[in-house]
Amino acid sequence: MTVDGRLARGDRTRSAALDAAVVLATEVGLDGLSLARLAGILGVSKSGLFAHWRSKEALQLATVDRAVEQWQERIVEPGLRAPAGVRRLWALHQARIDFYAARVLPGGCFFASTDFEYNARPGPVRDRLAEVFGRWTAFLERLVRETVDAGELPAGTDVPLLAYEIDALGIAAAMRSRLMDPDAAYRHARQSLLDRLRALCPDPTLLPEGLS
Amino acid sequence: MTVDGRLARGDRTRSAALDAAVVLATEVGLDGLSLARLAGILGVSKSGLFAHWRSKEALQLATVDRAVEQWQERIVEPGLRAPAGVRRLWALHQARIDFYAARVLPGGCFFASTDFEYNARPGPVRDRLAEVFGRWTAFLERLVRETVDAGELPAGTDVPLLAYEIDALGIAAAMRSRLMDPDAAYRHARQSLLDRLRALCPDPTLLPEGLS
DNA sequence: GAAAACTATACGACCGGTCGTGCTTATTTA
DNA sequence: TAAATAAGCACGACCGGTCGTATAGTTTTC
Repeated sequence: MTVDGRLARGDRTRSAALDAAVVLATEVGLDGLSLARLAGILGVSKSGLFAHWRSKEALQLATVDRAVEQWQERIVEPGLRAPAGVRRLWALHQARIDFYAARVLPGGCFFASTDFEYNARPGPVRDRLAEVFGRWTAFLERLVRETVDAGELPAGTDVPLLAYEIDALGIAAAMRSRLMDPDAAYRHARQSLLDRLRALCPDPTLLPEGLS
Repeated sequence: MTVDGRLARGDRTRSAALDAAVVLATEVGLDGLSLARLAGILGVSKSGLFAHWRSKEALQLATVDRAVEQWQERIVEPGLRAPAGVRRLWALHQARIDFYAARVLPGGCFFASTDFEYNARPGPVRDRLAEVFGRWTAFLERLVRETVDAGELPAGTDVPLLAYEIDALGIAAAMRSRLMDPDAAYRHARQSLLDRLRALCPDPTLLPEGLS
């Protein structure tokens, strides 16, 4: 975190500041993120933050990138450890819900919150978010397509549509888990995709039997 | 609206102010909603707004209520005009997507934006949003249950789960329609529910043939 | 003319951002 | 090796601006 009360040189402490920024931004929004408050949390002066990121916007962009890294570590990589195909799709969805359930971020999901926040605000931050979101959906579609090509899903499957459905279930889980019963939200998000995949997948042994 | 002329004039201003507040809040968030900016848009003084709602929080709550009225008019009522059952579920979903597609609100969906915004902020505004959201999901579940009871969906249907899926498709459509290709988002949201309902509904004549 | 609706003005708090200063550290110099 | 110097970093103080809010005064309406 800080060294001798200073923000300190080196990428390590810098990324610690970004970790805190991700948490704070998920809570109060990327725009509501106050440099003064972030500095207070880190035990560092506001000017110190300005020394590293010359503007608030630069800090916001860096925060988005850090959130992408976390998403990569906690969701994409665990998903990719599963064998390709429906099991990988399922593992990815599972990892995403597990990440929400772990309550690493107080507001649920960094990207869901900020994407909605910047829906109608043109600018560099929105562009970055849109790019990240585009990469995410492209990734999802690629996984679905690979699954179809591997014969684990019917050949006529509408790939973008299924990718859309998978993402929609995740988004809804992030929202409902904070506003209503979290366990029900996670259970529904899981069960819904499981039903969908089981209905499509010709090989029933590739997916778990059922959920409690 | 009262019979009294003086109050009538006040109510008009009041209602127009809330309409503008809904638009503005969808754009910049319920928290980012500034009294000064709202006053500027309406061509009135900031103190005038403050005279009507004695605090910003009161204005925020009134804005939420106004957004609920709009939702009722534009989505719930059109949905209820369809005959009960799967056709009503479909009409409701359709009306929701049409509302998004009409771009009445610049940021997509008032409730999706604000719900995420207040995910991690306890207080009266969050409580109101949670209550509204609870009523909405209860309404959805009631429609689904009625459909099951009417025999248009299988008796064993998981009612909360299907309601969750319907709402998830709408939420995702609201988000994607701003960050990515809107038409694709709407098409996916429609097609997905159509597929789902057709797979469940034993009577194929109750739903449209297909979508372009 | 009284009451209601509206406005002008001001206040303190906080915002993002800048600036000059002192401290820490690394490099140079003798 | 020790002193001197140069450079980089973090700090407190401060700037103009905007926020929500309060109060006093003005216009409108009956």
